[in-house]
Amino acid sequence: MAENYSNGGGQVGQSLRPRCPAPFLLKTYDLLEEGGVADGSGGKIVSWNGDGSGFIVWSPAEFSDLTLPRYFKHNNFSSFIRQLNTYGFKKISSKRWEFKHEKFQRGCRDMLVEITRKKGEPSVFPSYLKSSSEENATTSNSMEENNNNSHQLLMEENKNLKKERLELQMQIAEFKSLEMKLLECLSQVMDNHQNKSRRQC
Amino acid sequence: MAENYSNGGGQVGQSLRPRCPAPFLLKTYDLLEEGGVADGSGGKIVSWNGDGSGFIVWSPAEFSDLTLPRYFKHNNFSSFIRQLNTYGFKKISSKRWEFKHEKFQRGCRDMLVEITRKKGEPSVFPSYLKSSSEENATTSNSMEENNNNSHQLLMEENKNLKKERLELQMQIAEFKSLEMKLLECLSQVMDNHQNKSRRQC
DNA sequence: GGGAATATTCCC
DNA sequence: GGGAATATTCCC
Repeated sequence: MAENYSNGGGQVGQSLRPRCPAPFLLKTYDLLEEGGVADGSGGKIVSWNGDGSGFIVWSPAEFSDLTLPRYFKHNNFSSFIRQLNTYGFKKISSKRWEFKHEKFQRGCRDMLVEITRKKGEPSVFPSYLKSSSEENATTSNSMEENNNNSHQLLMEENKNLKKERLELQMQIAEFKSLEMKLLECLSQVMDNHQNKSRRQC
Repeated sequence: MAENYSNGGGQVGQSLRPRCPAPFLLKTYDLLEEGGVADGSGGKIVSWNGDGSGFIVWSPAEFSDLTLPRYFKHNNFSSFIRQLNTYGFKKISSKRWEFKHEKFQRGCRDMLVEITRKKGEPSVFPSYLKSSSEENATTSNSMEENNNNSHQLLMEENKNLKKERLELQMQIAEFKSLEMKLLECLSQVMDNHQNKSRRQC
């Protein structure tokens, strides 16, 4: 299963431009590039449209059953559509499943990074309460910066230690279960052995 | 694949008591009831604890690989833990993966409906503006003091983590040597066994 | 442990 | 098509 579509990480919750397109976009792009993939009888399941400005799902049923689960954690056509809508794609034909997004074009995988989710602003709070977050640390003096820096490092180390701890704990759990199995195995072999010896007498 | 854990529907977004427990809770309950399910060699992977007031994941590795994907759309132990935390479960042993929730008890599937997600109130302030420790508004007027304090705490935590790591590593070393001994013992017993059998012929 | 982003589901 | 809940991931 293709699960190498992580977002690269590093800037969760920031409003900076991400280095990587959303996994959903990459997967959708790639499943189109995978291209020729055909159903059992040679017909295309999904493909770019003529000029590569959009794509067409020729067979939603096969697309759901065969294509979706290879890229996503589901096989529901509606969930796929929901994602398309979330990212601002438009259905451009009432006759067939054809979708477009200005920044989603054949040959332009690099442009995907321009596509963003339509975020349903929590809307409870007026936007002026949201700080823009960039450009607010511009004038810290050196000591603060220093503090901040070592603080940063400590947090980093801390985080890594916790990750390591989890891994070690899991290793230990495995050892415990392995030990149990070995002991059982041993006792079985010995039982077996004893039985045979007894039969010999 | 068991996908019959829909929430019954009808009241999305309402704050009324739902008729059905969250799918996550039902699945977790059911995978425990499925009960006896064992790994390849008869050891339990996961089970209720002694009095049914909580449950224990005996083998995180097998639990992730074998159990999780049969109930969820993933095989990550951490995602499972994340959900437990979301629903307010507590890890009640530092020595093993044992979790409890007041309303999650053996034989009380009906009580699951009482368990709700902790909803992260859509707080007005971005999280990075929140200071990490509780009760820091007391009187630490100077921000420096505050900095110092959290720095202190971080260092303390760091130290403890390293100590813990050492202990875990030592435990692992012991397990390794134990494993070796067991394997040797096993092979000896089997050799011995085989010799006798041969002499018999 | 938990905040927050993305993914999936469910419903209007 | 989209709002909103739950699920999964990623990060602190």
